[in-house]
Amino acid sequence: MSSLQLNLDAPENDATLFVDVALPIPIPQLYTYRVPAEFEELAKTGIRCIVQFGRQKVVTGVIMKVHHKAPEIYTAKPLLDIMDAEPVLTETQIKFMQWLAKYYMATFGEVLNAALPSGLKLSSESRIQLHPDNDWNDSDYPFDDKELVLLNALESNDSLTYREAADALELKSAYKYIKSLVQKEVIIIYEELKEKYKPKKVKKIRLVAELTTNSEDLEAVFQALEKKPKQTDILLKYLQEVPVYQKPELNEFGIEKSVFTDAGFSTSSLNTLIKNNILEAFEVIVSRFDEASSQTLKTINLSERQEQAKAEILAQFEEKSTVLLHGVTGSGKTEIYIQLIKEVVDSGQQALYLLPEIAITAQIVNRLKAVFGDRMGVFHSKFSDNERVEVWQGLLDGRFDFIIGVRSAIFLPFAQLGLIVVDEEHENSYKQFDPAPRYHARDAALVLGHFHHAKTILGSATPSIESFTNAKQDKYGLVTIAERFHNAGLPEIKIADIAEEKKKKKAFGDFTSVLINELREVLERKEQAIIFQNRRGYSSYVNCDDCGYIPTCHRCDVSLTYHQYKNQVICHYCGHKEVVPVTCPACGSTNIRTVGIGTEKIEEELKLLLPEAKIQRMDLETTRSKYAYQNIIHDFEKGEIDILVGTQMVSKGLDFDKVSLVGVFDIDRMIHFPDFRSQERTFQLVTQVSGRAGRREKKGTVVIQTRNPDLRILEWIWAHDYHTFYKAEMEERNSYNYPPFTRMIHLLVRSKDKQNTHIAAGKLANMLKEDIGGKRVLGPQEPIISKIRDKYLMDIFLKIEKKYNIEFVKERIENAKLELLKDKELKTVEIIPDVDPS
DNA sequence: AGCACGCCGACT
DNA sequence: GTCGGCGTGCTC
Repeated sequence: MSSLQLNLDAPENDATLFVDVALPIPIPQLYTYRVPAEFEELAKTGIRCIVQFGRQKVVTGVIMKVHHKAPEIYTAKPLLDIMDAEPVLTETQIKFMQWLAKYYMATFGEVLNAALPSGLKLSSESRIQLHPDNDWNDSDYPFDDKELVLLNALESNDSLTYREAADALELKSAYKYIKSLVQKEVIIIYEELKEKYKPKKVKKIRLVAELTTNSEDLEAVFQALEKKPKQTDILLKYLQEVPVYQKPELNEFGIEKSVFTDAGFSTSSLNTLIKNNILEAFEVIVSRFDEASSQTLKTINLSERQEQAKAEILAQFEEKSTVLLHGVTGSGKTEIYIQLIKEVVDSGQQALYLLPEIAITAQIVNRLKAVFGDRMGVFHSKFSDNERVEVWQGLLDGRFDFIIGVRSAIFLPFAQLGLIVVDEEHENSYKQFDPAPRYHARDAALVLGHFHHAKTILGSATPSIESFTNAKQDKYGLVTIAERFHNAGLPEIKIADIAEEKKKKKAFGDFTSVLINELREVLERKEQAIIFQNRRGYSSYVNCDDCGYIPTCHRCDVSLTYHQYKNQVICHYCGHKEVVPVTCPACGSTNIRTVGIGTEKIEEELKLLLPEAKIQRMDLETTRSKYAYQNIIHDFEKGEIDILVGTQMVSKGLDFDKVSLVGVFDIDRMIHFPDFRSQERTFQLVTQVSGRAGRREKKGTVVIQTRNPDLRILEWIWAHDYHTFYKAEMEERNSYNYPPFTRMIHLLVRSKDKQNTHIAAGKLANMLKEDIGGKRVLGPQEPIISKIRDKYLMDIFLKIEKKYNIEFVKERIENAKLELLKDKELKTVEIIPDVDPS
């Protein structure tokens, strides 16, 4: 930090260089720092630098602009260091991130935070240590007990963090004493910088170079080791692995140390050989990803229909930059993508293949790996941060030209994208909810494609209403594949009325006789079934049979969800957990019952109904660990599971030849979810799970359990009729002014004080009504869940016609936020905009 | 977002 | 009186 003092005093003149730096912090502006002379050559846009921000913090920022304009109202601090020789952010990337921040009403810092893997961010932690020049034992100042405890703790530890200091004192905060000791000049505070990314290193062993040049020296070594059999064995093992006599040049690469340890050689004899200058140890940095390198790569052959679809896509690309590929489940879209991606990559451009998180399975990754080998990078949230940094750097180095990844992969540093594929484009997991930036990766990918002059394919069996509309309006090209691969027929769908069956006492608990009979047949035929229930936990809640009491969360406006495996009720919003009460806290009754059905309960009921079946549950709970998901899939594939019970997870990207039945539970709850997209979602989800039934020549069966068998949507699902569904849905959307006829912006108003939340929401809505017209502003209204984590919520929805200036609306929202800030009472109320909510 | 500073209630 | 609560302002 001493150089910091020097630099601060250095004079500024016209030639002094400044940089505007973006920090991964949700503040809107850039900050200007002075570039010390030694860094002038290195300061470039897109390069990371270390700066001091505030009195203590040291953070990584990214240089956005280099200039000579000295700030007028303050003296710029100098930047402390430059971290990269080459930019980690490309110019296109920066432009894209700026667009994204503006469109989704987020700050650039928020986007930067979402984009950079945390391994590329540097964090600092304040630590304290004894003053290097002043010994506290000689100090003239008196110290109180707590101060003495701290000083003694520092005598035994070199340094302490603030947290450790507080723990040593058994206090919540040691700040006060730290400050006092700093004043008495017996300790100092310093910042420890942590580079989070650690390259993976492998320890290797080789012969020292001199011994490889002539064999006589090596013979002499063996002579000397005659009485040391263990060392001789190690040396022989090495020569066996690396034939130094024949090919001395191989010695340079050595072999991994683990070759010896795995073979049972002792580390101590190995170390003796190293110590005696016969072998030497060295380290190399390796990739965390398996090098598939020289393996022979597979080529994919397309069926006639696939070839035709591919040709149609290419023809559409002549005129349009985006094509919607509408292909029924099992129509072989993936092979088409692979072919197109391969052509783009072979032509020297890059490709990006986006998939929803739950669809990136080992199955699909291995399939692509077989074609692209180590040119392909995988970007997935289940990977460690180190692995993500390697994908990022691999792209910058040019090692990868094809990335398969989840939504945040749109932020990777592509040099020249030629093709983006957004598979399952209707999936709403492409939309990020929390935290900001609340972006939609499909929509953002289209803009990213535009920046790169790349082509984009949106693929789905059940396109989103928005994308299909764009295709119908000729903004996108449209390619349709109506038949399944290998001519497998579409599954037969049976609608089973659970209410009716319960009345007639035909039902088995929560199962209709229709579903149970189908399941029995599947078991007899030694095939497999999937049961889909879109709710985890055992049942939805617990309920007192006598007084109707339902345990609710004290911090959120929701009832707690019952989870049997720990006999707990859990708040799905804040994570609060409670043990299920034995007696009702309200009336003392012991008649506590569970209401509703979750995956756990289905699993349990099924085990009683079909005791001979092997049943496995797949939901968030059972797939929490890194390989759990893979293991379940593997067992299912091997036929060790007959019936798989699961949430959404079972609906995506799993292709099993032996699945001939899919059961859908509780579809009514999905249909009646209060959201303008609930019909669309139900149609998509049920179609998607249905697609799991029947492969190859076999036709599958789907049983949908419902209380309202007359609903029109069931008829469309039954008939696999996307077009009629689309038409009906469009009429609905049109009459209520919902997207795609309008664009929506959701404003969430939130604060700890209920009254202030309501007042602020009212004022905000009124201001906006004045600015953009009352008919475009809906609300404010209290959401169904009106409190989360002790904060009260209010909703305002804006519906903006397509031709109305949306940028103006955003500007008015920003302005209204500023107006509210002027009111002292309301300035703690948060206003959280969500553009294109889903 | 952190983090320092300041003002306020609950206790050794 | 002290401790720690939280509300508020600022960061080049």
